[in-house]
Amino acid sequence: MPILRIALDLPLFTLFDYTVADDVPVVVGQRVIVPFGKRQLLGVVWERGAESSLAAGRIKPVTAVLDDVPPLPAELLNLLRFCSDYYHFPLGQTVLAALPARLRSGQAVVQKTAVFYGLTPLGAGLNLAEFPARKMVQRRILARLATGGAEWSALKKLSATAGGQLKALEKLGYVTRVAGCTPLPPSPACGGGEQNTAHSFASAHALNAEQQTAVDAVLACPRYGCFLLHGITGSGKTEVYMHLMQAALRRGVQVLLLVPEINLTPQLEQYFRRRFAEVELVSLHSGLAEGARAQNWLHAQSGAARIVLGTRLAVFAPLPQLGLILVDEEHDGSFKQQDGLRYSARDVAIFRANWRGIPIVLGSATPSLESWQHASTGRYHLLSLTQRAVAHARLPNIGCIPLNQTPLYEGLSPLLIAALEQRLQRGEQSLLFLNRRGYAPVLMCTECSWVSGCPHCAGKLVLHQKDRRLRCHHCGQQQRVPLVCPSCQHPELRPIGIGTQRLEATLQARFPTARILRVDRDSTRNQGTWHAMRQQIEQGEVDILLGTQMLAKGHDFPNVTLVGVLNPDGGLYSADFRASEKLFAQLAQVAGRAGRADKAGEVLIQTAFPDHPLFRALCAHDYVAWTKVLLAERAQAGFPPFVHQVLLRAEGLQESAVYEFMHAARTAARGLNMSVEVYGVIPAALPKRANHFMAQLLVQCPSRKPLQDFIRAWKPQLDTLPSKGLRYALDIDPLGF
DNA sequence: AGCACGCCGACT
DNA sequence: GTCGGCGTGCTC
Repeated sequence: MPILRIALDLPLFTLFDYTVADDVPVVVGQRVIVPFGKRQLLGVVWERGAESSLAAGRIKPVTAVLDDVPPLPAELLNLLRFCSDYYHFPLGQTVLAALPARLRSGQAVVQKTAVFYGLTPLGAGLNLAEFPARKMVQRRILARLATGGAEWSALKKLSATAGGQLKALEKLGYVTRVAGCTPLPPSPACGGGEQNTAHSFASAHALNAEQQTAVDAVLACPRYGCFLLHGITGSGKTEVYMHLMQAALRRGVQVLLLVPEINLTPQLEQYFRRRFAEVELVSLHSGLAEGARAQNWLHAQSGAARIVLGTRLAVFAPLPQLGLILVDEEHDGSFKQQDGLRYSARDVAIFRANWRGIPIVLGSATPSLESWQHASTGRYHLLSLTQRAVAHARLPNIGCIPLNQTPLYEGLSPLLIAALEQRLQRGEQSLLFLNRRGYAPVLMCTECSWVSGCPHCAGKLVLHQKDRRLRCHHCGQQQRVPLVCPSCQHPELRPIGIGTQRLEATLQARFPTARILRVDRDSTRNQGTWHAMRQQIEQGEVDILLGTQMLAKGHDFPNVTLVGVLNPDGGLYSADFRASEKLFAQLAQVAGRAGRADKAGEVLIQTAFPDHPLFRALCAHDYVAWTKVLLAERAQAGFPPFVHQVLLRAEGLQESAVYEFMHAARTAARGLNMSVEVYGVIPAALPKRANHFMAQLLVQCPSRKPLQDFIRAWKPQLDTLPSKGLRYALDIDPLGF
């Protein structure tokens, strides 16, 4: 009887052997149900063999072989094995984590095929202007289909009665069902201008010379190649993606587009859908309902979906005809998973492209230092977009307002207040960026030194004035604001520092007639609120917008002509060596929100360090100068990208147990006497969170290979150390500290 | 991870 | 005398 080696969702690095009857057709990559102890588990067939090293009597037969969906393709299994090895995470857990939850449960999955509609020649010949005006829904459907084929799910959104009306149009012979996965006819080599065929993907915009050069460079690459597309905000990176995607679709290959957080940018999906209306596009992200996620995943696997747009988890989508990968905002930290399989979707994508022999494009206005370094050593190909592609758009004027020279009014400098006033008079919008939600970050007694510390964390309780509560942003702990100091009973407690709520109140008091909107996690808690707010902003119903980084990511507010940045200095001299890199990217991004329409934008940054190289570079729009500063710093300190790192993290209820474990781990690491640098055990950035103490230990090495060898020797030792009451994990290429 | 077995404290 | 604490150990 054949032996199947199964990957199971267990924290173990071993595969488990099972027998299967000779006549049961089962292949590698197929899902199976197997008995495991008392339970029945779902696993994935990893290998098929004739014998096992185990005594025959101990091997159980598989319970069931699932064939509701096709087996996982070899390429995906290979990618998962790489991830398991590289991130030192159990294979079975890696494999199962990559599947949509539906496929992880034994419940059968029914695969639905997308139903596509398109115009018949008769329908295409219709003159919509002459179409009866009263048949609103039919008109809308026809207008939509005139821009290309569309999926039923998209059409039904046009109206509640779209179903019936579509049937009516079908009966009239104007509309017909079309196959969803029509491969596009190959077109003659690009470069000779756009063709206006039936498949010309509506509205292909003309490219400027730089964009064209970038597109040509990628198209000229027939094998693996990693391209770093560095383009300032508004330089038209998206347009480059569009052209590359178009060319890829013409070649009949699938495209994977990874974005940081799709939930924050739903309009991006609409944009791509509209532009590539002829082909099936699916999205993959955690915001999807499980059913939809599984369906989209299966459409990717079947090849029906030609474009997959998704967040980091989409890097594990099965894509049999994958021919191009795009990673937008490649510097963004959300590509790194921070628990479980701690992978970097950007890095996994690069590995995948390499393995598959296809080009990959990493796009950013502020590339990560790692990618930039690779581009300068020639490992990646640098493609630069230096001009604003959008007609008559100008770069914003960025300037610093030095603090400690002028008195502040509740955190606002007179200059910033004057600038706000001016926009109000001109009827233009302003945006204030303050990366701190709540009213004040801490409450303090004016008499003794009591501050509102969280009883469960190392952090402070944040004052939320509206509901008169103190909240911990780390563990969720909340309590009423005390009336007197809990320590000395003094009645005066003072809010220290400024959060978005306080800023909102200040602005309201200072500009009583202005329409002010606060955007942060608290104000957008309810489903759809953020969407409604965006519409308010777009329709000019808001004068002053203020909020946290939610405002910085991906949204364009064309009428904003002033961006004020309130408290950025924390990122300048942080314990995390990547904080200033992140700050620059963040500020460049908010700055890009200003003046994207034909109005010039102004960015004012309130800082106590106006001469800091970060601000100098930012004001000069000089990312390259900034990277030089950073690279010099990192080289000097011996930090990435000049070394590779692994971080051991441990946490537990008992502080002493955590540190004993970590010190033992450190001793073991030193004892291995390998050519890696082992640092000391230090508390995590937040040393205590929800009553758990957290510590970490950094190990680094200039090259990957010795570091991986070290981990392979170290990991088994860690597993033998006493670790009762604590959890630990290895983080390869860690981001946050 | 579960879920066993396995030895020591307070209960009908 | 038993119920149950969670400390090791195994699961193909």
